[in-house]
Amino acid sequence: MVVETDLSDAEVDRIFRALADATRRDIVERVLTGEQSVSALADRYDMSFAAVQKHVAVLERAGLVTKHHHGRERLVRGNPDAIRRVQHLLDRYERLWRARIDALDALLAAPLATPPAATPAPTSAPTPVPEQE
Amino acid sequence: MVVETDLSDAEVDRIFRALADATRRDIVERVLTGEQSVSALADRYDMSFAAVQKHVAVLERAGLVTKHHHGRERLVRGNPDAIRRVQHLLDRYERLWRARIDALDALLAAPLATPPAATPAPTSAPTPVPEQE
DNA sequence: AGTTTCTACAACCATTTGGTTGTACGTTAA
DNA sequence: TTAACGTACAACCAAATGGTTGTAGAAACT
Repeated sequence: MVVETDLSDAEVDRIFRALADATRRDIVERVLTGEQSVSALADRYDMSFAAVQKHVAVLERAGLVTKHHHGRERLVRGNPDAIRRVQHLLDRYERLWRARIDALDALLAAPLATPPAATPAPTSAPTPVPEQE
Repeated sequence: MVVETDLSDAEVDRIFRALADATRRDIVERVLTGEQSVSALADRYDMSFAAVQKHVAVLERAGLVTKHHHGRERLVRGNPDAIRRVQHLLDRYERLWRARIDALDALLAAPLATPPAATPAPTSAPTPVPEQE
């Protein structure tokens, strides 16, 4: 079962938007290495607790992190699935580009002999990890 | 020949920000398949020419596309290098996550010597499916 | 010539973003 | 019980976004 859930445009928007901030990317790195409380995260950055709280909320809405209760703390944990989804998206872009290059190569190779790859083989994509669910 | 140029935070910001819009992602797809003029792109979307022009400018500032002259037209072409750079970034995130899973696995593999409660590992995460590599 | 096409850019507007401070509430510790 | 800690949330503000219209220049087509 491919996780390649066809993400809606809005979901992809939220994911990329969430990653478009250095503080948030740093938070993602930290909570992928190990979960941390919001206040522990806030201590790391030169901004108010509320600001960090908002950043975590943006990441949570994008599905990049999850929060769960632990006493009076909220532990933040990274969600690797979302990251893989973005990778799949980018893989798709790269395949599109390769197809274009292949087409150009075919044009250049065509005039004399038969094109080396008349079949529209999509450049044998890296096979996006058929992880089951 | 690894391009792996270290991107500054601001550059990564611009790249993710540029991808955080469905219209811009669509433009990237189109110009990766084949270069197109700005007006040809603008015809595709239900917005003004100037709006599409701005989107292209955002992509250009992020390095995701390049523009070059062709008569009175400006042809927009996708830049696969930038896409690979983002993939490298995401690869790094995924490696970080894997390192964390490996550490948890190591803890679980040595259950007799050290009691699991002795470690400060909080709430022993449900181990999100350690698909082997 | 004159006109159309493609592009650039400024000015403007509504909404969102990223930050702040302040208040309130549940949980832990004295 | 009281105090301290960790969090949530509202209100506010400056700046950036994403759209618009309008004006203007350069290239191509009568």
